Amino acid sequence: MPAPATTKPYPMPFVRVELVVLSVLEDRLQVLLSHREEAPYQHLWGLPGGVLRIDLDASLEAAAHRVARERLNLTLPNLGQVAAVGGADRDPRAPWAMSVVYRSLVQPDLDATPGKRVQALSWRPVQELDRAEPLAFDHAALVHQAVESVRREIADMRFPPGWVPEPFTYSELRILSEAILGAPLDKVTFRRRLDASGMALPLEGQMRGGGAHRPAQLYRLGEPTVALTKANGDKVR
Amino acid sequence: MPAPATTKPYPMPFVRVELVVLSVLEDRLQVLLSHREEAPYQHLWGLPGGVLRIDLDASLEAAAHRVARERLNLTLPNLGQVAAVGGADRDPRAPWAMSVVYRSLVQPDLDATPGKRVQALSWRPVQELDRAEPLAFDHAALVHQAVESVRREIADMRFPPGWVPEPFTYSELRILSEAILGAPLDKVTFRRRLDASGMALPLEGQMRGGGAHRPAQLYRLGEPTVALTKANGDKVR
DNA sequence: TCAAAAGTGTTTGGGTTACACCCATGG
DNA sequence: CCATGGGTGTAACCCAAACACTTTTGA
Repeated sequence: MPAPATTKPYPMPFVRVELVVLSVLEDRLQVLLSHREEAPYQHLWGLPGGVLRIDLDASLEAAAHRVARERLNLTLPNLGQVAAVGGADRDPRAPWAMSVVYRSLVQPDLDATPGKRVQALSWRPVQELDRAEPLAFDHAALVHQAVESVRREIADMRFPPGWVPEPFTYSELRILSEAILGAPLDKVTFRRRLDASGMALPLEGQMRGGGAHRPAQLYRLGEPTVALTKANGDKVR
Repeated sequence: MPAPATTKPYPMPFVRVELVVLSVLEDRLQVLLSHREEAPYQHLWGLPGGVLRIDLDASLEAAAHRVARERLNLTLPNLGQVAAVGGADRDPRAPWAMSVVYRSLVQPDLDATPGKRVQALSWRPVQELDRAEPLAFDHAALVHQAVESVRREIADMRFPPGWVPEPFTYSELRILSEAILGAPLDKVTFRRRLDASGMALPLEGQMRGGGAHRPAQLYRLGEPTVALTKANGDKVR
């Protein structure tokens, strides 16, 4: 029986993983950017990322986790793939470069610190990306794609585990959602949709009284007990 | 000023493009498969695909188009990226292999003929993929992902251009949609949603009379005049 | 007592679903 | 005239949205 021929006579592209780390800070959806000290796009901001290492990474997702660990010194929750992009003129360092883009929604208190080959990290509101100086490479477009996918998720009330600081009140969760969607949500509708989903489990006897207000019930996330009826793509209309 | 260093000391993965070509034949959603004559997975069926050629392909999508041309002898309409997968044990021919998956919804009369390195092509109902013999590699999972994305599209009434044979009647379009979704659709609701969208433009005076029935109005696709109100993810609820 | 946020009841409106019914045609 | 699929009218129903209102707390 002939051994499986390793037919790989073709040059392979330069493959990277880029991270779109999103969080709500100061009531706005922001993205974590890394300052570029070297060419290309020197002195601009871009997404943290790194080269795929086939000797270290068991899978694409594992590569994303490794890059997060190396560059940001942390483990990202709810990592999800956004897309893969690639072309001949994406990166002047290689004749042909592709990037697999992952995104993560994190809590605002996430403690990202500059790791290997990273000098500075900074949060930047996604709404301001189009203004001011551009991002390196095609990273602005990648951020937009990631934001779109996150907005769909939140609009459908599929809250990524590890994102919501638990326990939480309905108002806290709604305000976070509003920041991500960039639009106000109806207080009553939000409450009733969340109630109907069965995803929020009340913590008996536990309330949060912040100021001169009526204290609010605290909740933690559970599994949805009923299928969401709308906008989740599951139900056939 | 130092020239941008081509820092690529790392071995790169084996990168392929796989095609999930879907169509409705015999009232069922089917996928176009290619018979494997060689190892690995010899004698099994798998997705048509090919190696990314950085000397030939300007982008990932261009690579998908080239592969379609070479393997299937045709130009695929409404090509869309599904996902990228990759890992160390995906393909015995290489130590680390990744695939970028594209999908296309085509008309049933599509004339795909076996091209380079393809011996036989065959349509297979997606519902039967789990039964009978398995597909090569992780291709069954890739088909499922592609089907999911197509179902979302059709459920939201975003009909890919070039998919619907024009002109068409509402019933024809509904029956195609039902085959893709794998579930019956309400006749009246389908008509009214399509009316409301303004996407279907009536062809004045043109009807189709098939049998002993009242002839049906013929339509062609246009641009949606009003934003779809539900399930399209655009509107914030 | 007042302000402010939490939480509930009710109504309205838009879209889906279901059902009844008419229309047009060939057999 | 009858079976069959095309197409319309009407009512029920579900859910989001808007509004009013009560509750609970600290100042």
